Amino acid sequence: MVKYSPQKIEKKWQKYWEAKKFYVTKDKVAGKENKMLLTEFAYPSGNLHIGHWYAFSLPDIKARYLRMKGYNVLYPTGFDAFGLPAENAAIKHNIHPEKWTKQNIAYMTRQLKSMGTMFDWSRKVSTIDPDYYAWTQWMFIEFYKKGLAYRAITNVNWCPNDKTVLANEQVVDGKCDRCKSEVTQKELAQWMFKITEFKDELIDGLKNLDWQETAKLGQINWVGRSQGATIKFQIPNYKSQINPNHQNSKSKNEFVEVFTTRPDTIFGATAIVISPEIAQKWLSIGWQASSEVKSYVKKSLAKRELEREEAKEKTGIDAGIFAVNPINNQKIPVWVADYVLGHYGTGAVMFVPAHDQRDFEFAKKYNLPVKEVVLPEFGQKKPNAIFRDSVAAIVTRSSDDKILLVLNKKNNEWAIPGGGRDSNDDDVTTLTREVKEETGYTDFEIKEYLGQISTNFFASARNVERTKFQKAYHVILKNENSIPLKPDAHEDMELHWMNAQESIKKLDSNTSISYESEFVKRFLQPSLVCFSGNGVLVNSGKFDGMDSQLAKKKIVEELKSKGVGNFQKTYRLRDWILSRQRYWGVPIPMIHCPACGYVPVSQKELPVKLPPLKDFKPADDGRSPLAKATKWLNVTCPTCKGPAQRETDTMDTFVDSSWYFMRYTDPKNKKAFASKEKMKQWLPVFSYLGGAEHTTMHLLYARFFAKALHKLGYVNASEPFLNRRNRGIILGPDNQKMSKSRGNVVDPDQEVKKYGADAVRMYLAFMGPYLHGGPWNPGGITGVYRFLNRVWNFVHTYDVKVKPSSVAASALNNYTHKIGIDIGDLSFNTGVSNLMKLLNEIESHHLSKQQYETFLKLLAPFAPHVAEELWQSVLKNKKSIHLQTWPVFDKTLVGSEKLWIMVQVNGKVRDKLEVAGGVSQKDVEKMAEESAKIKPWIEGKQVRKIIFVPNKLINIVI
RNA sequence: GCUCCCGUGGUGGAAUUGGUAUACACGCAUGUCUUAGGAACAUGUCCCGCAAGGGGUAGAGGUUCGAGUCCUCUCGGGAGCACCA
Repeated sequence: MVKYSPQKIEKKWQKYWEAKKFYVTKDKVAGKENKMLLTEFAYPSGNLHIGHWYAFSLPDIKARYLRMKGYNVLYPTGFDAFGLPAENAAIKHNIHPEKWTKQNIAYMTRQLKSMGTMFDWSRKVSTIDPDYYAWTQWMFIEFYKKGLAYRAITNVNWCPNDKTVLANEQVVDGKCDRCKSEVTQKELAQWMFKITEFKDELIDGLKNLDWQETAKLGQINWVGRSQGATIKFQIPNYKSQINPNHQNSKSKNEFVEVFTTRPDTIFGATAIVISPEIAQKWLSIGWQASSEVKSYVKKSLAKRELEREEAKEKTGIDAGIFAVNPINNQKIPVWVADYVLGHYGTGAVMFVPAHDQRDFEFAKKYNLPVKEVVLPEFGQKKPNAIFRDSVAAIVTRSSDDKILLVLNKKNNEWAIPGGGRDSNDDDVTTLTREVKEETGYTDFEIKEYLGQISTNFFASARNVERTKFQKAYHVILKNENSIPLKPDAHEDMELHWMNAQESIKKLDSNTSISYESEFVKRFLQPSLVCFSGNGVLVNSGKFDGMDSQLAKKKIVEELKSKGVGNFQKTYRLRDWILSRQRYWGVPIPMIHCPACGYVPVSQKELPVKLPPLKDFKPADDGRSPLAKATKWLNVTCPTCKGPAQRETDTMDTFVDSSWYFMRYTDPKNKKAFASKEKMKQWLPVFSYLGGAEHTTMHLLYARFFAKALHKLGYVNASEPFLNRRNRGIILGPDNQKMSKSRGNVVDPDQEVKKYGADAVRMYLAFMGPYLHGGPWNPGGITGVYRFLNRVWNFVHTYDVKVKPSSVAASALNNYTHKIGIDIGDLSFNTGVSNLMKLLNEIESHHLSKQQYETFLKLLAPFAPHVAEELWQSVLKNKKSIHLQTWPVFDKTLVGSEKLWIMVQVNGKVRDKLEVAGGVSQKDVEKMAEESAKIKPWIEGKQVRKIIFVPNKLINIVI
């Protein structure tokens, strides 16, 4: 027998498969359903790393499996070849980006082929191919014609190192996604895609997709839809104060408009806060603000350009003007503050410190009034409840900071001191009286206000349902001087000092619940005094007693009837800035004419080819390198035929990758980016496997493209990816991210040299769940290498004369089922372990030819080379194993097998019984009762209940 | 700070979705064979106990005949968002 040496067989079969064109996928095969299994195409960085193997060779297992299951499977690949690294490498090594990129593509193609995947190379797509980017440009012009691409001056993210604009999605923690340098802000005219056109569809379309929740959530958060209202606050004397030149007094500019998600808190608005951007706008139309205000605005805008500091201390200044709250006509001051953002909502907010954390902090800092209008509500409100208004105290003593609780010995209930208000007494009077009465202490000081809550409960002493509004204060005991308690009312009361945690436990242990632990929590964490949840309204005129949800609606309706408010949704998502001031990208196919403005290149003249440039380095002035290609630059205007110039910016590479999967369906088409017919055959993509880092960029952009092209009538699917899974990341042996500087990089080529591609694929499959990833264990691969050796030796025991083994027949049948499910679920790790279990069970038996064949078919998706070798050279088959169908699982074989039934007594396993499948409860009961191991447990005891799970267990409860 | 996910042997990880916890591997130990190799094979490998048995899935409680799995809290780790009104 020859020794298993993968190096000798793998190249041979790769060549064989390529020569026989096994993996060239037809668009249509009679009787077979099409499925496109998609993985994110690679950036040609120059070298394949282990992550590429994980990304491509594991989905290949599923692609091969589906193929064997009878589907017409397209498993395509290509290269996402434009982009910055090529330029940077080119500058570093003094080589042209195009040459560098093409060399890498050639090298990586060879590496990719060494994986033994069923990639259909005949459909390879490369974004730098003019036949490809002609269509990228064509789409841009289509979008431009329909208003989905436009040019605008905006504040952009500028990377000073890469010298180009970045999309919001490409800025991470204020740093460039690629080079990690600090991103600055710049005003520039840029080309944009109107992705906000689809803001609702981008959220709502997710509903019916089979994606991981985390990926859906990432998209939802990114679009950031919030439901709320816009409300106009009138500014009296607007004309004289803000805009002296303003003629039309009825204009909406007499107002400052705010956006809020909490219109129910409008009675609690104690100011209006506008962003520095709005203030700047007002100044530009004639607002005569104080010099302090002017300098504040200037300073905070400058600060924004320098990007957010680490110190996020909120600052602001009183603007010196007033606005009128439309709900109650109250005059409130207007402030300017940097924590209000110019680009979100209306750029102004109503200031409700009692119910917004940020406003609360700001109010504390600048000592602004806090007005509570929504109380948290505990317990269920009863219609017949009797109302009670009360005040309570968290009493502490300075000696040890312990808290005073009162124990009612009659009913064993704990409380903090306090009680009901008499007629018109104020908080201080009530609190002073109650604390004295209940504790006897006389010298104390009322400190901080801890807020008010509403509680609903049954007062058993009085036998009534009660709704209690309760205000609490922190009270510090100065000394322990006390007077005797009134014997009649308080003889059952006992005072206890304890720490805060203990007191929370005691208060929560009450049976008739009082919810007073809430005040202890607020005392411990003062930020909780600001209640930002929903609750019951107070101090809100006719809306008092309403719950927040209803009040939101009613209040906006009221404002709407006055013409000063409306329901409104606001989004975090902003349009996609696609201009890049770099060389190595797709030229934006526009011509700028001094007379006609921007005019698109005729779609017949596409592609606008990237001009060959020797000096492609970016300039500091923000002008794209393409401006240096003078011959290319100067053209005649398509409209007026006058002299004009081409747009010199190139497109963000995310544009290229937003539609590559459509091109796979029809990669050679010269008349369209893909024919409708072929897209219909393959789209939407059956399953898309890729990296988690693309959740908020690539996936969002690709969905935008699909939706836009669908809207324009070119694509059948408005959602491109039905199923999406983010795979995990392979870490170094030290459980850290692989990096050259750490020296923990695993080189796949080296591993292939040692163990072969089959072992590398199989080990990656075996090491853990595909969606988790994990550390590469150098010893781990020897496990699957040993397994493949055993498989090799096992199949070599084949002898024509041997009859089928019954043990193997049953095992093969079972594992056919299990392994199929594993692959379908991307549970490659259990798939491999099931193959190992199967071999453990059948290894010592001799099998018939057909049984060996079945075994190899189960192995084929995981280890395509060794399976093919054994299939053809040992079992002497002429037709490739990769043209075979998956073994058929025979259900009827399963039920008749012997199996173990667990016998439990009171849920504890005491014995197990070997029985035939499908055995009845009665029989099992009898066997269990007769069992010597069970008898001692149940003897002389009353059996209360028997639980029987067919073919699994019986539980005798005594 | 908010949201989501995750804590199982020395290690990677299984557990048919509420029904034998630690499958399958790695590693380790002992042994066999062998002209030392990055072998192969056999046996063992959660803890206490001679055993019967008991304990055990980060910790504490709960629901259930039965909990790694469901619920509540605490601790620890990771990811995303982060002045988004």
